Amino acid sequence: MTTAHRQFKDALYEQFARVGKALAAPRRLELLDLLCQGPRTVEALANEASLSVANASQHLQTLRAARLVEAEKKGSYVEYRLADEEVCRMFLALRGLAEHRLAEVEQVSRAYFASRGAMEPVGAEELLRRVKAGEVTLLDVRPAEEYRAAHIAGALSIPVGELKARIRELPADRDVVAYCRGPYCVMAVEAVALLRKRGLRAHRMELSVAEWRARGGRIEPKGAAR
Amino acid sequence: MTTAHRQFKDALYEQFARVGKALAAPRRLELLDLLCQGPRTVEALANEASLSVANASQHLQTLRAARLVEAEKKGSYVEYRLADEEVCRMFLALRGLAEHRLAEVEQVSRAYFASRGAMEPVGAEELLRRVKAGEVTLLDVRPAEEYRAAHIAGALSIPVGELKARIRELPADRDVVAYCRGPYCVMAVEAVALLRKRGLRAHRMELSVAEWRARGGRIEPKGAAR
DNA sequence: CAATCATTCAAGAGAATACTTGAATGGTCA
DNA sequence: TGACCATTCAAGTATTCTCTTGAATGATTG
Repeated sequence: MTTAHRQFKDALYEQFARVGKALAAPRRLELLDLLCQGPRTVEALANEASLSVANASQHLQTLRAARLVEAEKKGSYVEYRLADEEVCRMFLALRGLAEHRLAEVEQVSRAYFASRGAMEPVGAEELLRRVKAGEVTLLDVRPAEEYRAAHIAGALSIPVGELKARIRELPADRDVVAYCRGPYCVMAVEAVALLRKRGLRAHRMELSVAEWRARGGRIEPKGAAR
Repeated sequence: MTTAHRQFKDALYEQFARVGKALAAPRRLELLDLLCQGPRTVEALANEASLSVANASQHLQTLRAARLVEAEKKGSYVEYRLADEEVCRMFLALRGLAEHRLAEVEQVSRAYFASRGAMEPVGAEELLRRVKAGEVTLLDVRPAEEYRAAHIAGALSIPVGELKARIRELPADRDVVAYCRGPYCVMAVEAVALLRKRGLRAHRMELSVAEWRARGGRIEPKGAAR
């Protein structure tokens, strides 16, 4: 009986560890992070994460074996997506724990953002209030495809690469708040730098769509699964 | 610059993966689960998890390297504890994700509990309501030490091993609800079986102290860190 | 001061993992 | 039908993990 008990526990924790193992590789975490922005093909994921296609495919299959992602054939592509929005929350929780417990995370990101001349995002709470009150123009600077998959309700879409050309679409008399994929993404940093150079009052919001949603914010389209 | 960006991402996800790697071994998850019940010495952890002391020590150091646990010298023992209650929540989230996504978890646990003659815990919501309303005697059947570290507010402590001898301490006219370390722990199952054999109306509650707390329930002592 | 005890360290065997390369699969589109 | 394309498979290598064993550490206790 005591033996049966041990076998039971071993079997149980082994199952739990399947999820843990899936989260144990940096590359897979990067893939999950990307998938939090929306579904993607293998090739797209491989490019964004600087992986060989074969390697990306392998990691994706690992994630699929742990049931964290699902694959669906779409034309001649295979589209991967998170199996569940809980997976995105788990990623955010893990990231949060790392941020909270590992001083190295802040060192690394501080060094990088400083080198890119990013200002500290001051007054995050105040910023959030103004966004929620609709006092500012909220700008989504991610690729259009990600905007289409899900974006913060009321946000305007101008991918950072097109911003220079489309800057006139922004009302000149209102402050702009730009967001992208979250605190470690530089797209909004670049966007803000550009907008300021053009004389606009611009700020960066560090939240991703998923984080916004996790805090009870509205997103569009309403049914977006993540 | 694109190279700097890649280096930044690599460094970042590598840090995140430190946490993931710590969660990737079944044994370590078992240790974390135990530590969710309260601080423990290396030897105690090794015994409970059926590990050699050296192996347990090694895993604990891995966990410590990821800053998930902390060690403190206590007399001639070393006491390990969770570094943060967030760690416990992370464990519960991971377990929840596994339960939710991996059918194997339910299969394994159903088989084991069935073999032990455990009844399905029916009416969990109703049970919870009655516990919260104080309509039942709430019984903590874990070892006294764990009760001391933290327990649900108002619970009585009778470790399952002492239950037979101390059964008279329970009011005979009220239902008893027993809990232990959570849904996969059998102590409450055994306690309920014993109590029923003695003619008491007894039920099992599947929540652990940490889960109770996570749902906004009160615990004692108030300052308990987990 | 020596003995004891809990814990950690060190080294080694075996298993699992990550990435690469090149071929195979199984669609789609001309 | 045949060429092409995205993806997966298979095999090989280098690396990293896990667990064991036996010794070392370092504090407490008689």
